[in-house]
Amino acid sequence: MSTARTPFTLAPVSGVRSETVRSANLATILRELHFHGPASRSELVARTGLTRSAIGALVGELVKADLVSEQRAASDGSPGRPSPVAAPIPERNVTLAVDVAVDSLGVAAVGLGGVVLRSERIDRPRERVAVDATIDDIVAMVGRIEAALDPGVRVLGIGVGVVGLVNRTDNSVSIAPNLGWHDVAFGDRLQRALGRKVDVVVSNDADLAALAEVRRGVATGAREVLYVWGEVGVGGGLISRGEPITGAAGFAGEVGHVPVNPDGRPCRCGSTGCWETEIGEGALLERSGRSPDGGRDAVDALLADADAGVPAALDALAVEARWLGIGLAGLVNVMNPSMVVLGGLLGRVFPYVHDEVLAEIDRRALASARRGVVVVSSALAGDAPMLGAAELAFEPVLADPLGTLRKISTRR
Amino acid sequence: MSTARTPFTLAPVSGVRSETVRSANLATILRELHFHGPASRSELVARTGLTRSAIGALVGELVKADLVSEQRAASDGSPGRPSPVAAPIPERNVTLAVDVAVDSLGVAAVGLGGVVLRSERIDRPRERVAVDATIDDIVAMVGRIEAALDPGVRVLGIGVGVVGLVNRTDNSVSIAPNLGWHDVAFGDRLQRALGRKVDVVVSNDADLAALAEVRRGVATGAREVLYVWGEVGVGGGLISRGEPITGAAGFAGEVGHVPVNPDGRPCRCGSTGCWETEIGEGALLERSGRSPDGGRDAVDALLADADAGVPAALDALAVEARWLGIGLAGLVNVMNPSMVVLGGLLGRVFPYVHDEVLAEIDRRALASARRGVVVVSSALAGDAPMLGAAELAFEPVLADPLGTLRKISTRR
DNA sequence: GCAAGTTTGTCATCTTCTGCGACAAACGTC
DNA sequence: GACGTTTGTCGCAGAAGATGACAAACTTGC
Repeated sequence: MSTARTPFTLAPVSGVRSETVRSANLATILRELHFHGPASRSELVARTGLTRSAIGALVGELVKADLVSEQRAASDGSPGRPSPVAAPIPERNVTLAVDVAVDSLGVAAVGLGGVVLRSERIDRPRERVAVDATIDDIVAMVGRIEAALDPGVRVLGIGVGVVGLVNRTDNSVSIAPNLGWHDVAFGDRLQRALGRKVDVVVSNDADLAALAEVRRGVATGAREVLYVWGEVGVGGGLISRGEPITGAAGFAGEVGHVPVNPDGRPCRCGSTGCWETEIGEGALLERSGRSPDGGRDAVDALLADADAGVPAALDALAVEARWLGIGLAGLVNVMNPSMVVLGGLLGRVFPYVHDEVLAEIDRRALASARRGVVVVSSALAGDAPMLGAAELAFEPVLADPLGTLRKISTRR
Repeated sequence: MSTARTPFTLAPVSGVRSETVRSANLATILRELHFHGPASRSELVARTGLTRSAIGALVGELVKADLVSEQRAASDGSPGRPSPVAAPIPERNVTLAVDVAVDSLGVAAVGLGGVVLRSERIDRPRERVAVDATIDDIVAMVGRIEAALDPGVRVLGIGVGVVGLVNRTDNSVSIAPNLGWHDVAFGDRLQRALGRKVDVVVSNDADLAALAEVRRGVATGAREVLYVWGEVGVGGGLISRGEPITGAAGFAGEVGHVPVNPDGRPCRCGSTGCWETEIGEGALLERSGRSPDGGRDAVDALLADADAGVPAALDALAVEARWLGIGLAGLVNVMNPSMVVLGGLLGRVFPYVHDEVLAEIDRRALASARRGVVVVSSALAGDAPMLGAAELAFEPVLADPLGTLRKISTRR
């Protein structure tokens, strides 16, 4: 019947039925509780615009599904019948978050509402970074974490952050130079190793850190955010309209490989003059007269020198500031964010070079795009990718609570 | 049936009621007809997943609202009762599109479905670029265009594209260097001059060209698109998830001012080594030994030389290609688009340097992000911004057909 | 300690909108 | 011209939120 048409659909072509309404309203309430914490029914009425009866029925359904509990409000002194407070139940609804970093491995159980219930992080030597060893370690850690959780707990999803380029369409790792991984179907393999039917979603760790900052960090509530994370390599996450920009296959946000100095030094990606070659840990250390692979200890020493006013350290930081500003200016012109968040090494360095970075941005970014941009260091330290992974794993439940629960329970 | 998967919506805190469902379904049908052209009721049933009765009622309402007409289908030889074909009524539902370019002014009436019903473009001398003169000219052109339209026509919205930085939050032009404008409340002033209560929406012309390419040009249906438009200046439009990225205040997409050569030549924006200084018309002409402000004629001559194999022209194009590739590689790493569209001068030059540009992208973009990226020249030539402006103006009607019509008719 | 005022949960009923199924209309085929 | 197929139409059912009346639970004031 259908004459061949564009396989693409411009608008989300899908009819809406009554049950869609229910699902959307349940999702709205659960999101509200997950992101803004416990709220009384009357607060929910005010925030959603729904009526008392509708809220009553909706919250009732969430309670019945064991996602939410209702308790009498602590009297706050105002007149009128007290409104029961609805709160997410973290102990019974968790996601497992995994962070595959360069030299460590983290696993956490995060409860609905964003509470970290248990977490564990292990350093790992070079010989444990292979895919199989990583999966074995994760399985062991997950086992320990789960053993410590409440018996009635449900795992709603598993989110994984990996230092590398992740294909979001199939949860595979395309390439992770720091791990030596290449085209690994990591999501599928981990899911099989865990023996679960719960979905495993994999994403780039910088993207997840950005998500975490927007959900629960310094950028909470901001809708247009540029997150740049730098250590040895430099990555980033872009948030637009409050949601991550993934790009066609999930590779968006690789800001570390924007050419800022096309005749500069070679980058391990094969190009030359990538931003990463100018602001990465190696460049910073080298400029201060240190070995480029001195690691975290060398950075600590450098910053201590800067505190002490050692000229070599200050000079190195000044150059770092210039290149940091140059790259940020370009990205500000491209994205017009309301906030720029710097994580990792960059977040540590930024307080030392605050003025110089902003000056460089002023010099190079268009006044209109630059106006109102706030630049800050990350607030979430090293756990940001893990928190982001948990949020990613919560997403299906938040989008369609009862439908997702049904799917999980039937599949197990 | 498949509820549109909308990941990551941070609580659009608003309850959904029954009437929202009707509005959403009307919007879905109208979008379908506007973007994919006439469709039989049974086709609409198949595409939306709604039932025959629902489609019947919904289309009936659109017909009653004079947005859509129904006609007997031309018999196509298949058995069964023929399904009436619903089609948008362009003659009765139009938006006015205005394009404020550097040396010309365009106005068009675009009918529902995207048909250009009337259009007019005037060249204008330097002394007519002032704001008042521009508004006077637009008002006169709109008068002429409207006089030629059907009597029963409704103007559903007015969209304006301006060569300059436009603040989308208040429809003002922050700065338009080519016009000498600075902080002009252009939307408000034009609306007053036109004496209309219909909303006037203003946007950057490159952003609108990008929108046009995604809606009705080479990128139709693509969801992640990078559009780069270059003449004297270089601008761009970013499309993610099928929709434009505006940034915090509407200034996103200023790719022309990404620093690609920080120690390069000064840019009129005050920075140095902006991409624009390397790939703009001026740089291209200068490298070929011509005056940097030779304009379109000089570019024609340059391309003719290239056709003839003149070394100076070929060399200039090779350098242009290199810098074009460098900048695109960076943006591909940042956005991971599925398609890159080049417009204006860049669209004309690209066929000459296709291989060199792609080679430079291969050299500098990460293989993962680069894979599957198609680079093409724009298909819509000079009218792209105007088509985009029309689409922008249609948006409210497409999002809530009856509600917007009601608003328009009561305010007039 | 009790009445009044205020706020909010609950319940029955109404409204809106879509799904479902039966029937009829309009087409092609044999 | 009978038959099969496809599709519009119409009545009815089901789902979900709105409305409004009433009751419950709290504070305040005396």
